This record gives sequence, structure tokens and C-alpha cells, in this order.
Amino acid sequence: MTDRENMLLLVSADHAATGLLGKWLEMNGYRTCVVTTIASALSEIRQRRPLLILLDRQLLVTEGGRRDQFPSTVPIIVLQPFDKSCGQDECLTELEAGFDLVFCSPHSRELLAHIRAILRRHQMPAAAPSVLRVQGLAMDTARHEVTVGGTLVELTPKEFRILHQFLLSPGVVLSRQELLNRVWGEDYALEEHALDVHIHSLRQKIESDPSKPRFVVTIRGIGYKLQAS
Amino acid sequence: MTDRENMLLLVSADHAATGLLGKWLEMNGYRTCVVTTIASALSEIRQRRPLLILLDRQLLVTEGGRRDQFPSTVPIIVLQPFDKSCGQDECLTELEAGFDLVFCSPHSRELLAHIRAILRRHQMPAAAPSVLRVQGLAMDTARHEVTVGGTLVELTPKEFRILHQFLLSPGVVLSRQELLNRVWGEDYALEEHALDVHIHSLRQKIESDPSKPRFVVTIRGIGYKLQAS
DNA sequence: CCGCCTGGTTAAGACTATGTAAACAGCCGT
DNA sequence: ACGGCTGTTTACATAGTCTTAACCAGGCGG
Repeated sequence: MTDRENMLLLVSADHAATGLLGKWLEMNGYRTCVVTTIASALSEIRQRRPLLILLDRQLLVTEGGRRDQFPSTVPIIVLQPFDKSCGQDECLTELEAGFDLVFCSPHSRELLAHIRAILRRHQMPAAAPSVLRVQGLAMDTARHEVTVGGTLVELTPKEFRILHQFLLSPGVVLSRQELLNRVWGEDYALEEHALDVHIHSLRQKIESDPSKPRFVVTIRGIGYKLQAS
Repeated sequence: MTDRENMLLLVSADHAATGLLGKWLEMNGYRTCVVTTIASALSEIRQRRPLLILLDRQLLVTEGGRRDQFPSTVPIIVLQPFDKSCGQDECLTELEAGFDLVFCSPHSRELLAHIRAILRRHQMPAAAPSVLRVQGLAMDTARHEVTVGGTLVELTPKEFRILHQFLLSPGVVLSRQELLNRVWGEDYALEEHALDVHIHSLRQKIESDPSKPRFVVTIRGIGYKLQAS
């Protein structure tokens, strides 16, 4: 078998939507390729062997596409614009026709999670770069690597887990107690101050000026948050 | 590997819900099996090898279950009762934790369609190339040979299987448990430390300086990974 | 302006995970 | 049955990580 190009194929005639979505996906470590008709999609699939196809439902309807036109080995997610009505029955039809998912939510993070879930299950080589990003900070959970501005930083297990929690809800203030619960577990008696120490060493590693943190900022009297913007 | 029992495992403490759902699934050709705790689910999984697991989110929360308690080869759909609120973030957390779908709709036909979609995709055999490479390391699965920088190295069966797992997903961290499951089988009581010993002897054979491994690197507190770049 | 409270910083000891070696056990072919 | 090869367990060594505790700095209210 030829090498897969580790790419997602976007099939939609809606330029605005594909532009945004493509950007978002590339920010999250996927290479993308956009085509606007089913015919061109089919030829692209033969040549480039995408990992997964994101197919606009609009196109499916107007061009009368069917699942069995596409290779059955490539997973396909059907995208339904969230502003259009999405009747239960219609979604069902597509699922039953052999598509892997009908996605009708405006939340792109959710779409990303679904893409990852499907690729993960399908065991595709180097498929799911499960990367969380904020500014120049990136965490690849699968590889267990963290980079700041492209350079790798080595974190201890606790530091990694703490930063992971921040990245799961960027911009949201997490109280000390909340963090302790999430990282150490609900029932764990621990000097609350231990967290501060870990935050400190985390800052030493990811902040350019640890005394003026840009990422992990203190909210006095509450806890910490990861600066999102 | 023993024959699968072609069965869906329902994990929920809500008898009313599981009764109805079980009936519905059996009407649609699936054999089902109901358990009410995660612990009993785990033993049932080992014995009966279900095709797919339907897991009540309630139970996941109250018993503090995590995805990696379950064998990664079995797809899991998390069920969220439709009357309870299902925040976007919560669903996301589960998807990102490795579950295949979070289902929060009251329509059982839709659930059925999702089950079919996931099983359909899951049962597709993934085509595997016979030579796997990373840097100077090459494994020919057909010939059952491993070479480092062109020179043949002799591995024992266990060492070969361990290295094979690494090469199937280069760069991604495999937890000890994950490796044990993949190499020894899902249900095998084994001192976790046995793996370390095999890793040690594997390193002796494939690393130029076994004390500073370039290929099989340790991720403290998690497991090991094969350095991809 | 002083003192308290919150968080920052540092270092030392305790602890845990992993590495390493060696003994033991099982299998297989001779 | 014997001997060698694998795999597993045990024991000990070591390096890395976590936690505790003590001290320091700065903001805020009195």
C-alpha cells in the first residue's frame, strides 16, 4: 500500500465555511485539502488517500451523492450546517447509509474530538495528533510532549497533568481545590501549598519571564488560569 | 484469540432504562448483557468479549471510571440520559478521553444507527504494510526480521511483539497497561514489572548506548514510546 | 504606615518509578 | 532426562520526582 498523506479532505461548495474549518484543523495539526464537488473529491481520494473525509450535506443532496461512490475504507463525516434544520430522520438516513457520523453542531472543538475519536478507532498510522494549543504553547497528549514556541520542554508528570488541566479549559479560572481534585483525585489530603510549588516549577519551564507569567496567571484569592488570548 | 460472543454490554444502574434499551436492541438483532457496576463490567468484558459497550455516564461519574480501565480495542459509547443537562464541555471531555461517542438523545433508532456505524467501521480490517521503519530501525513483519542500521538483530518472540506494537504507532506513548494488553492479551494477570525487564533486554539489542536510549524512551509515570523523529 | 494574609521561592528529605542483575521456572528439542 | 533458551519473579540500586517546611515579598485593610 502507498503511504497515506495524513490529510483530511474537505468537500464543500461553501468557501467561507471551508476556509474557517480548514484553518482550525491545520491549527490542530491536520493537513487539509479542499474540493468543491463530489467528482473532484473522488479523484482526489484516489490520488491522495485522505485519512478522513468531511462532506457537506448540502453537496450530498444537490449532487445526489451516495455513500458507495466513496471507498468504504475511508471514514466520512457528513457536515450539516448548524443553522439549517437537521431532522432526526435525515441524520438517521445518512448514518444508515454507511456514513460514520452526521455532525450538526456549531462547535468546532466538538468536531475535532469526533475526528480524533474516529481516527483513533480506525488505528490510522500517526493519525490523531491530539494537540492542545494556546498561543505559542502546544501540548501533544499522545506523544506526551509540550512545546513553547516550537522548542520542546521537559515536564515532570505532575507538571504535565496540571498544564493539561489548564489546556482543557483555557481562559477559565481553576480554583486550587478544583485543580487538586482534578490532578491528585477527589479524595486526597494534601497540603494546598504543594500546588503552588508545582505551578512555580511549571512556570520556570514554560514562561520566558517566570516572574511575569504570560500563560499561567494568578487570580489572587481564587486560583490560577491559563491566559487564553 | 477466542471467538467473540457477538454481544453488546450494557453498563448502567438504571434498571428501567436498561430493560427498555436491552429489549430494543434485541428486537434489532443484538444479543445484550446488562451489568450495574464498572467492576462487574470489567470481568464480563474479559469473559464474554462484547463487540461494543454502552456505558451510563452516571456510573462513570459516581464510580470515577476512566477510559483506560477498559480494553482499548472495544468501542465504548457513553450514554447521557436525555433529561439531564449535557454541557458541551462534558461531552468533549469524554470524547477526548478516548470514548467513541457521547450519546445524549432520547431516540433509540439514532443510537442503533450509531452502534451500527461504529461496528461497521471497527470490523473493517486495517491494511498493514509488511515493513515498518523508524530512522535506522526496520521491521519486516512478513520475514519476522529486525534490522538496526542494516544489520540484523535477533529478538525473542516477546521482544519482537513489544517492538512491533511500538512501530505500529511510532511516537505515541503507550502506557504499561496498554502494552501488556496488546502483547500479552486483555486478560492476563502479570507483574507489571515484567515489561520493564523485556524493555531492558530489547534496549540491549537495538540501542547503540542502552543507558541513553534513542529509540525506546521512558515516559516517567506513564510508559514508553518509540522516538519517531 | 504597619501588620496580616496570600502567594512565591528555595532547599532538603521522603518516596516512588524505573533500571539492572540474578535466580528461578517452564518449554522444547535432543 | 538433560541443557539451553525464554519468560517471569525477586531483590536491590539509583535517579528522578513530590512534599514538606521554612522563609521571603508584596498587596491590602486597618
